[in-house]
Amino acid sequence: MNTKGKILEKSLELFNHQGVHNVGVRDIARALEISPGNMSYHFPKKEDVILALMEKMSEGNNICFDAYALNEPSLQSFIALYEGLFTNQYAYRGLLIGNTEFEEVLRKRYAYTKTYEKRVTQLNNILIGLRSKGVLQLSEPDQEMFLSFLAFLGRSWIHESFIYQQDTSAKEIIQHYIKLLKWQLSLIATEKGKLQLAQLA
Amino acid sequence: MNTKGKILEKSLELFNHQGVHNVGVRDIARALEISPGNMSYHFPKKEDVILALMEKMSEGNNICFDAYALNEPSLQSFIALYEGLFTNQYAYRGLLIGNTEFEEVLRKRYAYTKTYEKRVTQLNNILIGLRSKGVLQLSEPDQEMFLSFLAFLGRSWIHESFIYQQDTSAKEIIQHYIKLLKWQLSLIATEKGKLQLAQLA
DNA sequence: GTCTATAGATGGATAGAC
DNA sequence: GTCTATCCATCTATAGAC
Repeated sequence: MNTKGKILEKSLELFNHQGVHNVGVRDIARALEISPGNMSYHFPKKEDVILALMEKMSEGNNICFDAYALNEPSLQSFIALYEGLFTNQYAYRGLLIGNTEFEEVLRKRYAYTKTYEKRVTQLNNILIGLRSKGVLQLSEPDQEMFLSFLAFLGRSWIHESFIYQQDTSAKEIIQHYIKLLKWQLSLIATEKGKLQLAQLA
Repeated sequence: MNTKGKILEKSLELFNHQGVHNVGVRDIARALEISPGNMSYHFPKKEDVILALMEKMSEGNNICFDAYALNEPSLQSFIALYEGLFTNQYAYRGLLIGNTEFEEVLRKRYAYTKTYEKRVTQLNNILIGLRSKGVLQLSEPDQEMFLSFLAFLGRSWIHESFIYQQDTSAKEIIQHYIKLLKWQLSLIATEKGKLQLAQLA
């Protein structure tokens, strides 16, 4: 792997374990046994590292959505989608947590709002698909509320897990939120949908 | 007001508007037209300011729970409880957002886990009360899941609102999450409970 | 209690040699 | 591309006068 790739890999590792604000350019350089100056050659600013990682995460999310689109809509594949998304987000958890420091930068240089709107649209279409398959029963306003819930869950679970479940394994953490999602689905599932959920357990 | 009180007040104001990590001891001193040295006299470390504010917030939450306990359990007063809690949390939003920097300190000096466990117990009792009033229909596992949802909502809504709804007014933000909570309640309410919810709108 | 002045540490970023 | 050396800004915290 080239130096640029190594920097990204090691940075993420350190960010995840110590938090973005506790990891300086020096720390990354030391961990890779390269010089701080060399870091700056590849990434002139620290925010450039963060930005590159954010984009990698976003690509990972894209892959999950693309994989979902290949199957027939079902609650099983919907849950699988979220397991994929959560696993990917967890891999970048360091960025998603202590990012208030770089929030302004991200707002300027990373298409925050645009990405978010894209995701909401994707999710909305997915819900329409699930309804047309007869596994979810949602009125229009219900669908809007469920979308709010999904948006909230997708953005915030990593925060909660970080603060309140630090000693729990990744797998357990992810399963906790998957369980919450399944429960939510069970409240709005049709009989056919409930059958699909039962097959998951 | 004494200097100590003024420092707390102004600190919170600045934290809320600029984020904890963007507000230095100097900034607070300048805003109050006192010296940085004087700041250190009242609060030897920056974390002492944060800790004092966290405790004030916690007291505010206590007041909300105490007020709830005075009434007969109902979904109306449950919603009122959450409106109170959200309003209080919003007033301290700066602390609840960019706190990864002081997270370790808080973990040591502020009874994070203890406070959290206390809240969960309180909420659990509240749910039992609502069930006994016949407004919620929840099996045991359902109650556990709903408790997970409430815990998640209570801790994470402020994060989401900060990142994704920066240009929205406090009132609108709070109402968004109250709406989400109402919808959740409607999914698990009895007929009697649904009547109570209908009276709210 | 409040001030001024400054210590002391850290971290991002650059200059210039190799 | 990579290094060493260093600049410069920033921030917390302290010392000591008033």
